[in-house]
Amino acid sequence: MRTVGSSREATWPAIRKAGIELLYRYGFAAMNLRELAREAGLKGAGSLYNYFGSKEDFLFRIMCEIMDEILVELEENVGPVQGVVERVKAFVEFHIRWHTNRREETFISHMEMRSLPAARYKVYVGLRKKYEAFVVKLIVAGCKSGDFSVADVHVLTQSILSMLTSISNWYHAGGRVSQKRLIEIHQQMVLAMLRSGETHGR
Amino acid sequence: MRTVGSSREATWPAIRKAGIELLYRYGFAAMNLRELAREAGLKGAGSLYNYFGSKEDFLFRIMCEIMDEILVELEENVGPVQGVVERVKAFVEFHIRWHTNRREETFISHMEMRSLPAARYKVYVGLRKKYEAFVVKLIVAGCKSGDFSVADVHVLTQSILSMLTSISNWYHAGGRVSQKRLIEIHQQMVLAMLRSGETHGR
Amino acid sequence: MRTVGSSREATWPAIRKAGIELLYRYGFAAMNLRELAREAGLKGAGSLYNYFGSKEDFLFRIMCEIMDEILVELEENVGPVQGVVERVKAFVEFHIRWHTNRREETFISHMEMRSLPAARYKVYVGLRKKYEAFVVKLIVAGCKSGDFSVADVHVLTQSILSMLTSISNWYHAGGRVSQKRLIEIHQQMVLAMLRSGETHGR
Amino acid sequence: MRTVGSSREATWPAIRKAGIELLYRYGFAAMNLRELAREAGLKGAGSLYNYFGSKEDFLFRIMCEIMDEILVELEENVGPVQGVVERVKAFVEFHIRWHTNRREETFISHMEMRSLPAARYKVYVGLRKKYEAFVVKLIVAGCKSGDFSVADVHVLTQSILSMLTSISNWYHAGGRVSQKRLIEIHQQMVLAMLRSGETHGR
DNA sequence: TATGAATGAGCATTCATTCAT
DNA sequence: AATGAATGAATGCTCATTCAT
Repeated sequence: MRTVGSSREATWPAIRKAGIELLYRYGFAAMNLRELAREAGLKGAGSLYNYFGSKEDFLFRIMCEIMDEILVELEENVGPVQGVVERVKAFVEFHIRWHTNRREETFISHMEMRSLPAARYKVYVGLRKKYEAFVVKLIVAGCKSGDFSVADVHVLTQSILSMLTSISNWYHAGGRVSQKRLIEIHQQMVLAMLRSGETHGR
Repeated sequence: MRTVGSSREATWPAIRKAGIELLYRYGFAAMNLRELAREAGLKGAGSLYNYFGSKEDFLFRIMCEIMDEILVELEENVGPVQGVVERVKAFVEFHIRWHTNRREETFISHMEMRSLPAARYKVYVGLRKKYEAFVVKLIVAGCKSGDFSVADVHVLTQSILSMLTSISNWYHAGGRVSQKRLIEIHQQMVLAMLRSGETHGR
Repeated sequence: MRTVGSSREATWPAIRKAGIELLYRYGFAAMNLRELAREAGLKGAGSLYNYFGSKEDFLFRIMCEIMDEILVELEENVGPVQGVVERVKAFVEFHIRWHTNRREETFISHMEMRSLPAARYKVYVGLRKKYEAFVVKLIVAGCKSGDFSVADVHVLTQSILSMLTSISNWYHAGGRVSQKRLIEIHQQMVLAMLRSGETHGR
Repeated sequence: MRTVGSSREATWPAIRKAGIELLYRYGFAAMNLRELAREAGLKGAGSLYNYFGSKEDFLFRIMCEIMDEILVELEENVGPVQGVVERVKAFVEFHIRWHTNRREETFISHMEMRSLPAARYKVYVGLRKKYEAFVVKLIVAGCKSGDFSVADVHVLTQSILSMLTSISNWYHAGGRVSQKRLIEIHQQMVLAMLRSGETHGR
């Protein structure tokens, strides 16, 4: 019996929270449902099956929820900003903030794609593509307006996203460099990259 | 019985090859030694234990061998090049070539660090640091010579390495962009990043 | 699925019973948990792990339970008897009865001490010492009262216990000698031994 | 390659010595041939098969050799002694000496009977019976000569042998009681037991 | 909904045994 | 004879999943 009132509504969030931590710590294949149940405050793994149909369903649910969230927040944070350079800067800031603040989700989102069976893999990749499309559009707009000049939009998109996302692998809050400074550096670097297509770039 | 004569010397390379593929495909936790044995041409998983002491030893051996190789090749390919800009370009070319040609090893090298127990993790990180140190030195030299100007050497190092390494996640040989072109684009981008520290960068 | 209602409470006793038989028949190292499960009415060895954490835990639990039982029964059967000679006779009877009626437990208790890891070995030896201490006290009391005369109390204790315990190795119910007669013979012999310290003993 | 010249003749004794130690330490089921080979100075377990056909053959060979030896030594040590009481005392001395000096062999001889398959069990029990028969004859002779008076010859034989053999379980050289004293005590006790059949025994 | 036991499949690892060298 | 690799069958143990309560 859990604390009265908390039972129903609080269980899934607890599972989700514990699940993200375990996925981060061990990976999907190496995590196990007994530990998940325990960390979520449940006594037996059996109870988990009230919330998902299988371990794989659990993973898919977690991963989709993460992507849904980031897409919503992307729109909220960068959508309203005006001016292509300002939008890029806003995007860099948003992306770095989200991925360094939520290292675990970031890691899972990339790492566990391989654990998804084919059909779900496609669904999930579709969600990711939406995110990338946002960046592509940004760069294209900048090129049209003459603000940017790039060798290849898609290559740039991938490279910039990789670079920014990977920050969460090595950046630790409280380190030598502040998050604010980190963002500034990368805003500058990304803008440099987006102007690296001009011939005088060498 | 295997082909006569091939037995002894050929077994470990066969295991290594099969192992890298399985680690890439399933991840360490999800791969299994029966399949490894089968793919290496052995009839039973027991035979594997002539080549390593445990599944974990196997992983460590594979990962170290990969790092050893890349360190040797780095020196061979970039060591002799003169001039800081030329060295950077040589490095970018080498790094992209190695990582896109050996996607599986690249993936494993990053992903399975988490599967290493603490002590071995440290050893392995030591090897990686050697590689990073090469890049740090390169950037520092460029800054001293006045060729480069960067906001923060270590941030740049991480970001450049992440970006270049991540190429192997999305680049496929035979795609729209040739490997040669890919290298050119990134040489240009990296040089732009390495000059993004100057105030006029904005 | 087992007979309804019998499941929970009946499983450990079933495991215990089957376990004692298998330990007796094969020894700890040679027995295996699949057979234990089967003989206990379970379909898979995995179920056993609801009752102990490892094969070794299983052994320790069984051995301790046996010692606990014999200590309780010793007190019940011999504790109330008055008079040192009568107490010795009661002890001989109790010891022979218990060890011949429960050959399997007797065998295990001695044989598998070696299978216990150091820490548990110590705990277990502690339990056995309690039993021996009972006999030592008996002999000492008899010596004080003048009923007995022995060369060395501890040597006698060991030798008598060995002799009486070993009966279970060769005595079979329904053999030439009845249990009753066996007890009489040994009561007489033990008393002879306990008086063998007098000089006229030769 | 072993020391020149020692190869052939020395290998079996080395295996035998190591084997007895391992059988004592782990028991037949728990010992393993790789360790046996190593302790015998061989590099691989395969070599052992030049000396026996299977692990079970190995056990049987060891056990039979032990029994053969003790039978020969029994005859050597007790055979020539004259007088029934002197013969009993000689036997007690011989038995205690052999069994305490060779604890490992003693333990194996009893413990591993269970590891012998039916046919070999019978052969082995036959060897043991020879030893027991020697004691039975001794007691019978003593009863006929009027030196002894026992309730049941076979019960006495078993009990005396158990008692004397078990000494090796608790006696340690260099302990409180010397081997010499131990022998004296038991000579006295055994003689007391062999006279415990008289009615005045109570 | 939650619990605890049971199921069944799978896995790393061990080991006796075989055999080419 | 000895070696080292290979084989194949166990074995202890884990774990996702099911289900009666």
